[in-house]
Amino acid sequence: MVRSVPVATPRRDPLSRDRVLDGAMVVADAGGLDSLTIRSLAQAVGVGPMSIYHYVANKDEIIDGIVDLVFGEMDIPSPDGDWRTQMHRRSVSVRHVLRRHPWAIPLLQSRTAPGPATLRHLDAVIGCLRGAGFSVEMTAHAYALIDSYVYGFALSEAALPINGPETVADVAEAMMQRFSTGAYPHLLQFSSEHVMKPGYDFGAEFEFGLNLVLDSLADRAPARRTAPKRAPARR
Amino acid sequence: MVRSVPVATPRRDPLSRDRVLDGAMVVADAGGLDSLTIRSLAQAVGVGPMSIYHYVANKDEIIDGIVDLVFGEMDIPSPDGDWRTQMHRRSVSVRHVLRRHPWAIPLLQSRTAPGPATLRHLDAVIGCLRGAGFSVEMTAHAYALIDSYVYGFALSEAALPINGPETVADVAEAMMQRFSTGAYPHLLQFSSEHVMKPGYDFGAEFEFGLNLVLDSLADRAPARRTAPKRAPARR
DNA sequence: CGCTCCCGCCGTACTTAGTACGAATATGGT
DNA sequence: ACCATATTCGTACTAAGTACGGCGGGAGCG
Repeated sequence: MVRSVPVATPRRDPLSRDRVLDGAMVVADAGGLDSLTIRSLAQAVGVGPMSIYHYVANKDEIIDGIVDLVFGEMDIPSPDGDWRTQMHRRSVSVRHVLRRHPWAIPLLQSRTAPGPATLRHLDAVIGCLRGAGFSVEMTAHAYALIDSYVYGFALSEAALPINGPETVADVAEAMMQRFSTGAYPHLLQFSSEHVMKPGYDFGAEFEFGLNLVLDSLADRAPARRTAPKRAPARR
Repeated sequence: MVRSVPVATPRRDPLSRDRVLDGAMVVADAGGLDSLTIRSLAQAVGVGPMSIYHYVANKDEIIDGIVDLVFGEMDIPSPDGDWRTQMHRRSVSVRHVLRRHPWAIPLLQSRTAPGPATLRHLDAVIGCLRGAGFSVEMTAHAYALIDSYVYGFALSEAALPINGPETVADVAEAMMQRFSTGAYPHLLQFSSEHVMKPGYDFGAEFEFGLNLVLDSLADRAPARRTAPKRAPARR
C-alpha cells in the first residue's frame, strides 16, 4: 500500500477515482450529460473504456460522484452572521455553480445517494436557518421555498437558447411565424416589447425573486437573533 | 381517408400520430423516461418498431409531442377574475399535472420546439398578469418567480423516494448511518424531529411558498387587484 | 538473480437502443 | 382485375454500457 519511494514506479500515474470523476466533470461541462459516455470519459483520461470500471461500479456511480462535486463547489452559509445575508450569498453561489454545470440541475434532486458535500451543504443550510431562530416547521417551509426557487430558476435559465444575441433573434424569428396567426397575442406583445429588446437579460430576474422571497421570509420569521445589522423587512 | 363502411377494413385501425404520442405518454408514466424506447413504444401500440417512424421523424419529436400533451393537461388562467385566484389555481394545477408526469419536469423548459398547448399556456399566463395591471417588467419578474418556484418544487417533490412510509423509513435508516458520525448535526436533528415524524408531508409545503410568493407579488403590484373586465392591454 | 503472484489495464464480445433502407402488404380508385 | 399509394415491418448498422477473462510489469520471496 505505502509506496516507500514516490519516484520508483509512477508508471504513468495510476489513474484513480478522483481522476475519473474530474474527467467526467470536464466532459459533461464540455458537451452536456449526453456526451458523457464511458468511452468518451476513458478517452479524456487517456485509458481504455474498461479501465474506468476499476474505480467505479457503474455509470450511475459516476453521476453520483460528479453531482457531489458540484455541491462541493457551492458556497455554504455560515452559522455566524445574518441569516439573510448568508442565504443570499449561498443562493447566488448555487445559481452561479449551476450555470457552470447546467447538466447537473435535473440531477441535483434526483439522486438517492447523496455524497458528503451534498450532506454538508444541506446541514449548513438547515443550521443557518435554525440558528437564526426559525422553528423546525418554518425551516422546512423556508428551505423548500428557497431551494425550489433557486433550482427552478436555474432550470429555466439553463433552458434558454445558448446565449448570444444571435440565437435569441433566431428563436424569436421562428416563434414569430406561429404568432403571426394571431393565436397568441399576449405572448407576441410581451416578446416583442420586452424579451426581445436589446438589453434584456433573463438572468437579472434572479435577484428580484430571491430578494422577494427572502424579504417575505424575514417578515414572517422571529425577527431576532443574529441580525442586528441591516434593517430587514422592507415592506 | 373517409372510410365508408367501418366494418369493411378495420385492419386493426391504422395507427396515427396521436396514438403514437398517447402510447408514449402511457409508457413514460408507467416506467419513466428511460423506459420509453422506440421498441417499448411500438410494443405498447401493437406495431413493429419501424412503423413508428411513419408518424414522427425521430424520438425527439416524440418527446416534444408528449411535453405538449402535458401542457395540455394544465389548467389555464382565465383573463377574467382575480389574477391571484387564477394564478393560484393554475399553479396548483401545474403541480398536480407534474406529479402525474414527473418525467416531464426536466423537459418542460428544455425543449426548443414548443407546441401549441405550450404556447397557449404561456400566452394565457402572460395575458392574466398583464390584464391585472402588471407592467411588462413586473410581468417578467412575476412569471420568472412563479414558474421557477412551481417547477422547482415539482422537481424537488419528484425526487423524493417513491412515497409510502416504508420507503421513507428505509431512506432515513440509510442516512442515519452516515449521520451517526456526528458530521451533520443539524441535518440529523431536523430529520428526526420533523421530516421523519409520522404526519410529515412534503407536498404540504407547496401552499406555503405559493401563497407567500403570490401575496408578496400582490403587495408590489398595482393595487388594482381584480381586473374588472378584460384589459386588452394592446397598444 | 530468477520465479511467481497480484494489481492495474484493456481486448473482445454480448446486449440494448436509435434508426436508415428498402421490401412486403394492403387499400382504394379506375 | 390492376396499379398507385399508403402502411407496416424485416434486416442491419452504429453507438453505448458493461461482463469476462487475459496480459504485462513490478514487488516480494526464495
